[in-house]
Amino acid sequence: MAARKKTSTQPKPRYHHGDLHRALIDASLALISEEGFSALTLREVARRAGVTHAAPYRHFADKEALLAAVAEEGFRAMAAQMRERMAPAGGPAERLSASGVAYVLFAVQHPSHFRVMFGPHFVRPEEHQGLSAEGGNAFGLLLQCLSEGQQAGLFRPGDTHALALGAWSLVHGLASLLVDGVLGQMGKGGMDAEALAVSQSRMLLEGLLRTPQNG
Amino acid sequence: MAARKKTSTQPKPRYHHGDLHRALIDASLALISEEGFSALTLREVARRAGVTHAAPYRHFADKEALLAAVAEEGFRAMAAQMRERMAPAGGPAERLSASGVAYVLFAVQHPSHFRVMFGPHFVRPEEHQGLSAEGGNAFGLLLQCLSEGQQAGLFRPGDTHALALGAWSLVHGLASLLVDGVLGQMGKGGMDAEALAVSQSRMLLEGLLRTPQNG
DNA sequence: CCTACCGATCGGTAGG
DNA sequence: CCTACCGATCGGTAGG
Repeated sequence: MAARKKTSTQPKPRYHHGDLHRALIDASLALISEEGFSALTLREVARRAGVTHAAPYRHFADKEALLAAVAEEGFRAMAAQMRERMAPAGGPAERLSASGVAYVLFAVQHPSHFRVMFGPHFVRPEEHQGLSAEGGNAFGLLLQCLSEGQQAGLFRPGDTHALALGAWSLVHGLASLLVDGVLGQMGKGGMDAEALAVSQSRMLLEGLLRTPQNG
Repeated sequence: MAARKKTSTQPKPRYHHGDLHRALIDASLALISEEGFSALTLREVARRAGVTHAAPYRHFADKEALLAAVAEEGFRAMAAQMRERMAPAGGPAERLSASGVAYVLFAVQHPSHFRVMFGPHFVRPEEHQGLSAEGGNAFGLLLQCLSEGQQAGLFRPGDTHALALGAWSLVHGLASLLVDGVLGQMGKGGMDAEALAVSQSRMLLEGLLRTPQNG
């Protein structure tokens, strides 16, 4: 009955990878988006990458190190997307709006990255060097833009960091609500997310109160 | 050697509870805040409540049902805190600010509740009736306040839901950044959180652009 | 609400 | 990068 067992071996594709490091990150992202964060285990990541569960330890000390790599990549990509979108914009107000739209769009287009970047996954975030560095870069884009606007007399004077926190809070809140599905199916995939982000950026600039310029 | 084993039994306090339901919710919150979300298992919750791991199933169908109860309670408490803080406030602008401050303070004072309320824990959020209902109540407070302000000619005209989304995004973003520790130790425990929320509410009302009333 | 049990999975390591 | 193994934990259920 079991005579032919060894004979009918199916090769079971094992990747003696070119780049297992990369494959593990990709597998993590796919796993999170398909089965949620709680399904993320090193063993399942290894399975998806086509290696044994001991292999990932050659590349990452533990799960946290893997997540840190994902988060760092996320911050880098987000900052790039912000720069790209800010470049063609005219004045500080347009640049600010562009940065916010880029932030929200990145989140809805890369929800797994976004969750890893801002979830409470790291015991000591400061220990993952690249992480804080890349995060600081993105925040720096915002700061610079606001500072320019203040110097031009376009934005209100005062503590630039306070303005930055406001702008960040707004786009981060919108992004979070969208990514976590709190707004229902609104903006899934980014169809409406851009319109929402544009309209909210305008509100941040002009304020909620009725003024001469506000209708 | 093992002769006295049975004799030295320590009673091991078992609660034949008055209210195990309540105790399980409290144990969940304590567990999340002490060891993080990934430590939340039904077995550990039962352990902390002093019962066997089979007991919780008498009160909750599964982990998701337990989380839904926590989230529902959170929305109810948050709405209550908003109402309380809005009541003594004067006009719509003050009431809006008060609601935002209450939102942020609730989050930093009850981070475990906040995480359960907005985390991606529910496969079908709409199946947990009380959840959407309580969430809707809180959002209703915001909507009503904005609507009153528009009718009084104080807030800019237009889609009230769009204004509400902006206000919500701002406070939700600030709350999330604080709760997830992204801002460092700033506002831990709520010392500075109130000041931040007040200042950001003002920015939302008056806008970022320089105008006659802005400095 | 408890005891006793099931199959399954996990993180991690030894040793090659 | 793999095989083989460790102790530990989990969700869930039967049966009382």
